[in-house]
Amino acid sequence: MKARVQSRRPTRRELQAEARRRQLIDTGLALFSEKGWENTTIRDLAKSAGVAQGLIYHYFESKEALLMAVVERHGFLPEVCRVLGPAYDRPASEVLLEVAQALHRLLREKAPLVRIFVREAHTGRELVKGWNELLRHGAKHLSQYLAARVSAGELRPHNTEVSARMLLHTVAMFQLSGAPAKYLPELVDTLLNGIKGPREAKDA
Amino acid sequence: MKARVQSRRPTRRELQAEARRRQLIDTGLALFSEKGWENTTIRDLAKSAGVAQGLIYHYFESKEALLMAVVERHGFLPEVCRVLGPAYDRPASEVLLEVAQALHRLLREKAPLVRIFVREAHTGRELVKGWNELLRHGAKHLSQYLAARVSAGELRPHNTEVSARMLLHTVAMFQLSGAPAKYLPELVDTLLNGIKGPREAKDA
Amino acid sequence: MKARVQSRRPTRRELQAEARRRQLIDTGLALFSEKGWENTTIRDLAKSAGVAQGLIYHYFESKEALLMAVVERHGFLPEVCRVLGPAYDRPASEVLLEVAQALHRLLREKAPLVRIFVREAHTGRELVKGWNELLRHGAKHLSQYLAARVSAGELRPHNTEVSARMLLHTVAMFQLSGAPAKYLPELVDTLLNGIKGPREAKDA
Amino acid sequence: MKARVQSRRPTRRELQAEARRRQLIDTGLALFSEKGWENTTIRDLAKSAGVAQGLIYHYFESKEALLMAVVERHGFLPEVCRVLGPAYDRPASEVLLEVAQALHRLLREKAPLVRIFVREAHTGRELVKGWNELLRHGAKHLSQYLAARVSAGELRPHNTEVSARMLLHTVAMFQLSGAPAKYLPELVDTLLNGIKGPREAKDA
DNA sequence: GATGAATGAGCCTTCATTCAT
DNA sequence: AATGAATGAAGGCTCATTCAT
Repeated sequence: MKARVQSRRPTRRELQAEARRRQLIDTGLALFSEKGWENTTIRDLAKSAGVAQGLIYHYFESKEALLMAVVERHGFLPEVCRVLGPAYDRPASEVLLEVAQALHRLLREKAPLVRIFVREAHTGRELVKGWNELLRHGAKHLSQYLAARVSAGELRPHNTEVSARMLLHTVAMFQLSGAPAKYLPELVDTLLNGIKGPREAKDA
Repeated sequence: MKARVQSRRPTRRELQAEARRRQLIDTGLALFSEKGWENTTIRDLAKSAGVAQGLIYHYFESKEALLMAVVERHGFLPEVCRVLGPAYDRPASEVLLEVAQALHRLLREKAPLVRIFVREAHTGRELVKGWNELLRHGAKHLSQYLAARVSAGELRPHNTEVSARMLLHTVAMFQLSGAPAKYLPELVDTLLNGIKGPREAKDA
Repeated sequence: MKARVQSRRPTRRELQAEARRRQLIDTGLALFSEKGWENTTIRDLAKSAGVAQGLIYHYFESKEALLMAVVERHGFLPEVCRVLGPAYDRPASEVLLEVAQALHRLLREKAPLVRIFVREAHTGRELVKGWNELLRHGAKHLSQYLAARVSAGELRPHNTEVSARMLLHTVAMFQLSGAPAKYLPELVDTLLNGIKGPREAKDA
Repeated sequence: MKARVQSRRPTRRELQAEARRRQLIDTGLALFSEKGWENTTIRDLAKSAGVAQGLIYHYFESKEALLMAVVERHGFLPEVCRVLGPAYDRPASEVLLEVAQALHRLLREKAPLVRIFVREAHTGRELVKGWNELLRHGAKHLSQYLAARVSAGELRPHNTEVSARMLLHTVAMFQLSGAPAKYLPELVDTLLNGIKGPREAKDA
């Protein structure tokens, strides 16, 4: 704590403590993601980390606090915003695939935390707020970008919230169901061009 | 059980037993959906049903068996198949909106069971198989219909699995996030026509 | 429960359950009195009663609820009131010794509960209210009786609250410190006659 | 320690250590008196004293040892003896009120330690011996003084142990129940003169 | 068919104490 | 002298499940 406020060089013990803290958080991430938070016992955590049960309470106030610490350290809302907040003057035909692929990759990298979020999404725990925030931000950012491209004349006028959700939800479900990334170009193509045949498309 | 196999007239006792069984299943549906299966105790169930705890074990082997019975009775895979397996010779421009709306309505009607599925989807329990089955069947049926419409020349050739999933997942997420049905036409329209502007659409 | 509301004959099981409840309360009385409530574990109680730990929670909501049940069943406020509310027209020279002896005997009989009260008196628990009530009632009753005897001319005018407390506290402390009952007559005699020598007593 | 035995000039370090020791004892007195010994954790003590938990074990063998140290430093048996061992040749009519008032004041000043004694009096700990010692000494001293006054002819012959306890216990309970000092003269008056009316008193 | 008393394993958390630094 | 990380043994309580009635 002090070490961060005053820019004093941290002692070896402080470093060790911080390492232990990280270790416990990572153990939490692994076990929570594997078995769910509710099905992970303090015993599991302690055994898996190779420490006594009591030590966990030296670093975290409760089992729930550990969960929050896991989310805080491994959270990825900033990355989601970066991924979904693309340059507004680049064409959607380029950007959307990049967005889809970046999101797909991000979700895969953060798969353990995503699993935790999905599992705990219903518990009404504080944690859920961050998750919903994340979902709403993502949809909003992409939707605004699409609206900008409509204004720029690249895209036809339409409800961009709907199209944004089509992309996000489908990518997310692809990831959750383990579908490979190779379908992403087809997904973006379908979103851009629709599925109607050429004759009908011209008529519309 | 016997009463249904052999078409013998069921005794009054058998009728009462069947009614009890149904009552317990419905109580299970309500409580599991409200608080989650893991957070529902046998005591809760018994109290809510107005019976003794022991009686539940007279009708079901375990708490998990009750969950399976709930899923079995209130499952809706047939309905999903019916909804998603439309007449192959009707045009997608008519059918897809019907499908989207029917699915939206079905998910709303079956909301309690859906909630259970979503919550328990991760537990690796037997139950999950049914859920995945349902998802796969749904996507497959719709995908095959779309392929038929491609063959019929109504839709352009494309990966119909992807487009089928775009529809299903987006409708499902709409339902889960509480979005109203009024967006469904725009969803279908976007899927059919894409979001590109007319000039680019012609270029493509 | 029903058995008490409707005057139906209780079944054997109900009787057994009531017996078990009493047994647990008596076990609680014994252990709480011996080691104190805080130092008595659920394990102790269960082992001493020869039942599983969980059973205690079948009969009582919590360890504290068991304590309250003990107090409720073995409480003795009514008896205290009876002992300390003597016939107002009998002379103090007879009554006070009877009161002292009755109180001494009562405290000895109820020694286990008294010990519990004394130990828990400081915890600010709900329980304490009953105890204080008891003390206040006792002092008040006796004080009023003494005032009546002053009016009757038997006792000289004085602060009867003080003299009531002198009797009660001294008897109580005698009991707590294990002093035998044989000192009680001397106690009452001293209270009635004071300790001044005859000459000074006449001067006063 | 050495510093006190050998009258060598204590080093700065020794002085600091002694100060620390006193600080910890005073912290112990405050917390033990406020929340009780059993409900005070080492963590509480360390936090309240602004030191690390481990340091407490540098100065005291155990939590119980700290309690004993508190009692040792803040004990007041000598003062009690002084208060209760009055000049044997002064009349009780003067002395007893002084004794009652001095005891009342002493108990109020030492209230924190008294609270500790009262709370821990039942635990069968070593500590209790000191407490009982104190009680016995007090009663004995006062009793002997009263006996001397009997011999001197000021007081009538009676069991002076009983009258001594009447005074002590009542004063103590007055203090514990928060009664104000203004009742003390009436208490002493009642003890000296009894509560019988003049006619009966003469008859006796 | 129905009851609810009884079980026993397990959960989260607390805390006095030790010890390497 | 001082720190605080680490331990390990309980402690109160919950709950799915069994079984005698």
